[in-house]
Amino acid sequence: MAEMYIRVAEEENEEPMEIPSEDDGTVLLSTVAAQFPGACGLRYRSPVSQCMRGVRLVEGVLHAPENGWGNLVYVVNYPKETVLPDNKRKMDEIDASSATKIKRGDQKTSDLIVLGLPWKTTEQDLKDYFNTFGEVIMVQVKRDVKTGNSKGFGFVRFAEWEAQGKVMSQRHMIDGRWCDCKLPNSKQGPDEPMRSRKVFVGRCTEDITADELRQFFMQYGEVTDVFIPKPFRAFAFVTFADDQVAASLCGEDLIIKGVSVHISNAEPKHNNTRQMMERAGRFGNGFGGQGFGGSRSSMGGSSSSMGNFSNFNLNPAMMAAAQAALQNSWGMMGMLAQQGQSATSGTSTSGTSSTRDQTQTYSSGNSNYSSSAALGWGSGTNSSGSGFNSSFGSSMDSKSSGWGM
DNA sequence: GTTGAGCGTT
Repeated sequence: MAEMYIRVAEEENEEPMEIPSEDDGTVLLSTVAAQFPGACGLRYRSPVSQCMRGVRLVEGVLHAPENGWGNLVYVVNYPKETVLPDNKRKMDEIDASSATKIKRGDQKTSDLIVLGLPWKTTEQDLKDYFNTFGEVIMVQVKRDVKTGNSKGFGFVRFAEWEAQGKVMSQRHMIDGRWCDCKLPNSKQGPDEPMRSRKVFVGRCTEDITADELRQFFMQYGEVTDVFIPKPFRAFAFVTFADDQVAASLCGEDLIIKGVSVHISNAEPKHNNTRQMMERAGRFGNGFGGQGFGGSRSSMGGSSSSMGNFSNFNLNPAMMAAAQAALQNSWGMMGMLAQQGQSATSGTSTSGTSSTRDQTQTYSSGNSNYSSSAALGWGSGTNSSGSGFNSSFGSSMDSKSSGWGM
């Protein structure tokens, strides 16, 4: 089928934008979302019934009405509220969330980190590229101070919020490489404990692409990131703009391209000292509940071992020790394990399989302890306890939860 | 084969 365009608008009577179709006459939801970030579907007014009709959406692919797309104007649908599977519907939660969601507050832009830049890319290149999205008010390419070589990432700042949103919602081909633009860690929002916007997608098959995951999950809410480890490891991560969407999917088995994948909560990435410090701090303050021990914690042991820690306080020395210990992948447990054995460092778990096809590589300074110390450790949530968790986090700096992933 | 890469000399 020849290339064609369908007309899409934000509202019925606004000026439409032409959106390209695929060769088979379908339109990808991701194509729509590239122009209308957050879009989750299309509707149109039926010339026959004069009612609004929804456009069929199957796994991220929009299918033309029976008489073709025609010259109608299609109106963008946005997720109005969390899409909960029927068996989880809770009206009170929905009402609460959509009420608070109205605070479309400060639309100030912030720097975006640009990851994956070719070594040769200059600030002028960046500026030229991003200027097509909006007014660029700052670009940087981070370089090694000594050599002047690019570190392969940079920053960009737009004048307009809209430009920033659009840039974050898609990938970018810059000087021959695909690059991602994200909010840098330093600007990452608070993310309350246990309110991750990211889900773990297990049982993925190798033929499911990041793009397909994005298109599939878009139907539940705006997708801000998709991560598939390389080489293939049968899982992926999908991040939504809205934590409630993520939460609503956890536990589900979903069918993608005929494959049953399993959705569960993403555990905190295990390499950020600051995040782990926060968790350690919370733990030290006497909360055994949610700090450690996720649902999959395989550590056996009685929850009574919690008693060992419930009353240590954080003094600077402790913090320093904790920081050192947290450098390794066993975190606090590693620190404790070292009390009993000579910690043999080594066994680099081949952490850096850099996918960069260039000659420079990052040096990962991770040394993992190979200890298999079978420390008894409560499986976490002794949640049945009487209101123990109820005031969780209330006195903590809510800016830092450890779930800001 | 079910838990992720890289984050800013201000």
